[in-house]
Amino acid sequence: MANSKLYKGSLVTIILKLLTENEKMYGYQITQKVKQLTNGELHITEGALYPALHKLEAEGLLDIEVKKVDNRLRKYYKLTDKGNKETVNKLQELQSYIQTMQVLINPKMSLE
Amino acid sequence: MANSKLYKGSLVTIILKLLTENEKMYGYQITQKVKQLTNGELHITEGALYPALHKLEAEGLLDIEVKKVDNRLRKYYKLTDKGNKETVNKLQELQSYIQTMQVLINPKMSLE
DNA sequence: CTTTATGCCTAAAATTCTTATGTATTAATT
DNA sequence: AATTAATACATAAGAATTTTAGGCATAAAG
Repeated sequence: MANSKLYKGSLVTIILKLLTENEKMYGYQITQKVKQLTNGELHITEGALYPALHKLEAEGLLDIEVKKVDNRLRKYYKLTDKGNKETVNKLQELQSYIQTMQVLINPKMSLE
Repeated sequence: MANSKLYKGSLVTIILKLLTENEKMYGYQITQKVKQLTNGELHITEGALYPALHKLEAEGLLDIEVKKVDNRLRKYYKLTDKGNKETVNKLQELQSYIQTMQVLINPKMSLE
């Protein structure tokens, strides 16, 4: 997941946001979508992704729908109502995080 | 450290950046400075801070200078040459992280 | 005189991610 | 034809970072 430790903690935000845009996605598709959107810069590893999806499902933020395509299983995930609400929170937290970091990194800005 | 998991992984960046601005700082001072700069939003816990400082020192990014003020010990930390170089890297990584996240969070932007 | 602030520290547990596998099918390459 | 790459899921050991929860000590404030 890039070589920067900053991405720690952002996986859930990424997953939730992608699902607001794509209605339903399966794990492998998420990894490909992220790679594509970031021009290969960000690589979501499956060892991180699948446990995260399972946890989000257990928490009731995601629902599952299993399909068989070309004789291969696909587990589609979609946001629940609760998931939609939590997505709003996560995106606000991201905005807040970015703002806070910019104050810390560029403290002069806040004095002008 | 706020209630957002996004701050995970940013502690080192914060420490290094503060030290480029303040020349030398001690642990407790760092916690207070961060609180002040973020209007209380970000609270660096000592359990996270001190081990991080010790690690940065062990890696040769920080140097120590111990002083006794009002009969209390203060361990001042300052950036080494290596520390200055690493700070540049960390700040670039932060910029890159923010950009990448904005693409993921607002993919429409990248198509216009 | 007891709490709050200053100032350092560590250690167990939780969290999140990496690394390394494992299974299985289909498509592409040699 | 046989092997590798791509698709698709999964888990488990270990590493790294942080939280939580303490501990020690001095100075100031209530």
